[in-house]
Parts: sequence; C-alpha cells; structure tokens
Amino acid sequence: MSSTQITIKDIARKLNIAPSTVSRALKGHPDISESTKEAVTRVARELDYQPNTVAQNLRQSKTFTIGVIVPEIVHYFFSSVISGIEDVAYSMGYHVMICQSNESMEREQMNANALMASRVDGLLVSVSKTTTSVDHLLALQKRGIPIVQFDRCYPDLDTCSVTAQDYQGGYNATQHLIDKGCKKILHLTAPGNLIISQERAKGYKDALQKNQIIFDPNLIILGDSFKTAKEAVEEVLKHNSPPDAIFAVNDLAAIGAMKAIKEHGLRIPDDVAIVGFSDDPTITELMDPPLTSVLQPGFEMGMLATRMLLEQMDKKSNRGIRHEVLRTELVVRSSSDR
Amino acid sequence: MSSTQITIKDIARKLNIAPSTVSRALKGHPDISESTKEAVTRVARELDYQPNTVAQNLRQSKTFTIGVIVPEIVHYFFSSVISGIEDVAYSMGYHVMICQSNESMEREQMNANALMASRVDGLLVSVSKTTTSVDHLLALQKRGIPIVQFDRCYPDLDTCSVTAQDYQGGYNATQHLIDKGCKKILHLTAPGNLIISQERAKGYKDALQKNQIIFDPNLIILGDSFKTAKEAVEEVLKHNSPPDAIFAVNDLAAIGAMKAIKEHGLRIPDDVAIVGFSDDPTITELMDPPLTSVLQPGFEMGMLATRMLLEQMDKKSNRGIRHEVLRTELVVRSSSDR
DNA sequence: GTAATTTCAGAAATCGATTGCACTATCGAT
DNA sequence: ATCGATAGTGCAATCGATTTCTGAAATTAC
Repeated sequence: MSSTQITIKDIARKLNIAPSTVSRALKGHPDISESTKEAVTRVARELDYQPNTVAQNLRQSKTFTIGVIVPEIVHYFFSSVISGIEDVAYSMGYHVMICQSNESMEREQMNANALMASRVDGLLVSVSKTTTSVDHLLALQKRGIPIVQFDRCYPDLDTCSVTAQDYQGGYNATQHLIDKGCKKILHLTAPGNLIISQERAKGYKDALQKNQIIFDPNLIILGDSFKTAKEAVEEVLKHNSPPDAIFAVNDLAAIGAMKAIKEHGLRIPDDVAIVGFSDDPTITELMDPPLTSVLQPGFEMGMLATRMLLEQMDKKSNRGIRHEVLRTELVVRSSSDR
Repeated sequence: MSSTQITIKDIARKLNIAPSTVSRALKGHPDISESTKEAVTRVARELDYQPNTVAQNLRQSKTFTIGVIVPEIVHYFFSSVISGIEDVAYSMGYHVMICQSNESMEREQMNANALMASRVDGLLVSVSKTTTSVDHLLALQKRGIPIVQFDRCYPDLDTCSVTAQDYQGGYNATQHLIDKGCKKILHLTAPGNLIISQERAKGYKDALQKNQIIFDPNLIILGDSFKTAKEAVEEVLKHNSPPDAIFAVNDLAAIGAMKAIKEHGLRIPDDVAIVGFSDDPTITELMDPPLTSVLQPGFEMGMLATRMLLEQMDKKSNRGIRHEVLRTELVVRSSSDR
C-alpha cells in the first residue's frame, strides 16, 4: 500500500513552483510558459502522477458520471442498450454507473437514491414493471439532475425519452401473419401497465381491424416469460381449437409458446406461425425453427439516449424536452415463413 | 436547477452552531448531546439535506466503490455474477462500477485505467479472452488497490481468486456421456489460453482415460460460439462418421453443435448426445431438446468474490491470498438422457 | 469552596485540485 | 525616464465534510 499518493503539491515542491502553476500547466493553460509545462509534465510522468478525480469532482461539482437504471441486464435488449450507452459516454469522457431494479419498484427507488447520493450528473432510466410511482425520479429532477427515459417510459414523467416503434412493430408483426394466411391470431401480452406492451397490443388490434378480422378479446392472454407463456398456451390448447398464429410481446414468451405448441404435436409454422418481439439473437436464431421477431435497436437506443442526456446536461446545447422514436423492423425467419 | 445545494454549513447557520457539531451530530458521535442531535436531524430533514459524498470521499480518501471488469454482460453467467456482486456490495454500503472489456485487451486496459482514476477501493475482474499481459492490473495493485479475480483468472497474477470446478465439471460431463454408452465423444473447446477451457478439456481427457477410452486428438476441435461450433461440427460430419456425443466448452457452442447435428438429420440424444457448460437457463431449458449442462454458480461466485475483496480492503480482516473453488454440478436434461 | 473531571462544542486544519486576484519582471512606446 | 501592456507565477480562498486540538461550562469529589 503506497499510502501516500502523489499530488500536484509533490510536483510543485520538486520544481520549486506553486501548486497552482502545476495545475495550470497540466491543464495546458495559456498563461504558462512552454518550458514550465514541459518540466511539469516530465516530473508528473516521473512520479507517475494520477490526478485525484474525487478532488476535481468536488471542486467542479461535477462527477462526469452517468447513472443508468435498467430492469435486468440479463436481457439481451438491455445489455445492448448498455453497450450503446457506454460507447457514447466513454467517448465523451464520462463514466457509467449501472444499476438493476430487478423489476422491483423498491429496488429502483434504492438505486435512484444511491445514484443521487453519488452525485451523478445525469440519469438514464427504463422503469420496472412494478413501478407505480416515480417520486424517486422526481427527487433527482428537483435537484436539477437531467433524466432521459428509454424503452419503458413512465407516462406522467416530464423528461426526454427514446422509444422504439412498439405500435408499428405490433402492427407489422400481425400484418405479416395475416399475409401468411393466418386468421386466428393469439396475442401474448404482459400484465401490468407498461406502455410498450399496450402499444404492441394496440398495433395487433389495429392490424386485425384493418384486415376485417374481428377482434376476439379471448385471443389476448397474459404471458410475458417463458414459463407463463408456455402455461397460458397449454391452457388454451387444452380447451379450445388451436390458433393458427401467435404474436408474443417478447421473445421469451414466444419461445414458451413454441414449446407448448410443439409438445401439443402441432407443427411450426405450418399449423401455428409464431412471432416474437425484440429480436434477441441469442434466442431467435438458435431456436428450432428460428424465430421471426420484431427487431428493437437496443444499441442505437442506448447511444441516442445518452446523446440526448449529455445535451440536457449542457445548458448551452439544451433543446428542451424531446421524444425520439426509433424504427423497429420485422425480421422474418422460419417460425412464420410458410 | 436548484444550483445551491444544502450543506452542513446551512444547517449550522440555521441552528447557530458550528459545522463540526453538525457533522458529529449526523454521525451519531457520543460527544454530542441528544437535544442537539435531534435538532440537527430535524433541520436536516426540513432542508432535505443530502451529504455530499464526493466531499466525504475526498476527506476519507475512500470512495466506497468497487470496480468490476467482465468480458460481456450479455452472457447469463456474467449477469448472474454481477447480481451476486451487487447483493453483497450494496448490503455493505458499497457501489459497483461495471465495465465490459468486450473480449478486448485494449478495452480492458482502458477500463482498468478509468477505474483507477475513479479511485475505486477494490477491483473484481474476469480477464478477456485476448488478454496476454496484465500490466494494467499490476498498476492498480501497485497503488494498493486490492484485486480479486473470478472465473477467468490470469495465471501469473498474484491475487485472490474465485473459480468453479472446471476440471471436475469437464470430467463429470464426460463420465456422464460414457455412462450413457457413448464411446466417440467430441469436445468443442475455446481457442486461446483461458485456463478454464484448458481445465475443462483436461477433465474430458482424464475421464476418457479413466474409462479406457483412447484419447483421439482429432476429437478435440475449436468452437466456442454458436457460429464457430456449428461450422466446426458441420465440417466433421462432412468428412467423418459422426461422433456419438459432444461435450462443448459452453452452452452456446453446444447449441451450435445441436443445430448442425439436427440439420444433418441425426437425432438428439439417440444418435448424438450433447452436453454444454455453464447452464444458462435462458438457453438450456428452452432448447429442443433441453440441454444437459454443467452448472456454474455465477451468483454465488459474485457474492464470494465480493466478500473476499471487502476482506482484502479491510487491513484488519485481511487473511492474505486465497483461492476459492466453487462446486459445479451436472444438470441432466433430455439432450443426453437416453 | 476549591480542585478535578466530565460533557459538550467550536476553531481551524485537512483531503487535492481549481481559480480569481495580485504581483513582478520584461519590453516597447512615448 | 516613465508609463502601460503583457507574460508568467504565486497566494489564498474554495468545494463540503471530517477530525484534531482546544476550551468553556457543568458536575463531582474532598
């Protein structure tokens, strides 16, 4: 433990100059002569000087850190968002502090408080499924910390946001199934009040209507995980004649449905066509058959959200509240290609 | 932007006492009378005071932050390690700063430097596939920052470590296949110099030997991702008679192999049994058939590594360099159950 | 009633870097 | 020779909280 860290004072002492001069020299301040600058950088290198960012942060009341709260990093989508965030943040000299809410509002509140205490300069957040209040986010806003929401946005929170075309994705997925001749299309949706799920469901309904297919409320059922979706579909198959297609709110649910369909002895896509949402490549391409899915551009979403946040953080470039929507794209694979 | 943040000075002024008294009162220092403490906490609440952790960190030259470097969070295993890290860290009042190396040594070096600059109190690291030098980690060590390596450990780096029983996992997987009557077992291994892969391969070889099966070097081939594994197996099937089992160094490789086997018209597990490694439940249970795999306890690994790190960070409790090995467990599913 | 403790608080230094202001040369201009 | 301007540095305050040292009042001891 080299407990004594090197500071600008050490450099100053060694050169018989003032610490302020060292500071300015290291920062390339124009007041300082070239010869002094060279001497300072040389000694700094010799002593292996590392500026104490904590002290810098205190002095400048800025931490160059962005806080991120996501439901769970285990999902490909959120992982790729995070990669996008990191790319932009790093390139602009910022650090990233990632927190998982584990789909729990309580944990999300803890995270928000911890990030506030850590004095992050800005926050990127995608709310949990169970979030029914955002006082914890308002607290940051009240302290002047800019927030950008992405993907899962909370309705009454006045911040910038980046989302994907959830409605359009749902619409296109459904239209695709209709184009393939499907008439009885089941939709697996998420419980709770996430706007993204509602939008996907709305797209589904509107596509049906547009094609003169009467919407049957019994064909929307809950199931947004492998297990719940599988069980839900099993239940349907037990009591009713099978649907000829299933559009699931996410890929894991689609896989659950696929499993149930197969176990019931039906063929995919011939008997039942299946479409998922998000396009997690570690799932969709590996399945048997590969799964058609609506691609959500996670990486781009992360990049854009971060750029918007940095913009908000800089009073000069601040363009006010904006809501960006990224394109989704239907990636057709064998599970629906008949 | 409430640019003026509340400080202990504001509380002091309001109560006509000294800032030092406020500090002590908030910390529950015994020197301060109950009445003063109450008054201080009351005013602190009234003003919605939040201590400036940056200032605290500077004063105590401690950031209460743990740095984490992992190859890629998108893998279930690393996600679960991170969850384990968070659990322990949060419960001990620490923050976590997560960085991805993206399997690039250069990025890993950047991450290490950034974390050093951020003055993390300790580092948890799992090296990238391409890491061939650890000067960037030695730099932290030189500064007295404790390091604990997990899962992927670098051979000549003298730190605490937590790993899983890779050798034993490889051995058990192979023995299991032999028990199922397999005689020609292919092993898909990772390129490069990761010790974990070497250990798994060694377990494979030893199990063969123990069962009087002659080890055929042609039966160890490279393939540690879906794509590379699939192609490698396709190649084998094209030129040779198929193996009756495949043991893959990880789950994605196993799935790639599975795909190639199926496309070749062979049945799993009847013609070819398959075993993976890590047991990523978002893969193994979803596959068709479900994949047998060697479970690596990621969450526990994260917890243990963090506990060891905290121990190292506390001079009093420091028990010196230790190497912990966690149990792996073969989870048998249909892909090998015949 | 005086001395010795104890209790409770304040003053000031400190952590390390930044920055407004002041100061000293140096040089050219008048 | 004097005045300004300019370049190059240093001094000291500052960010906000912690902590050592010091001191006054209150309490106890004899």
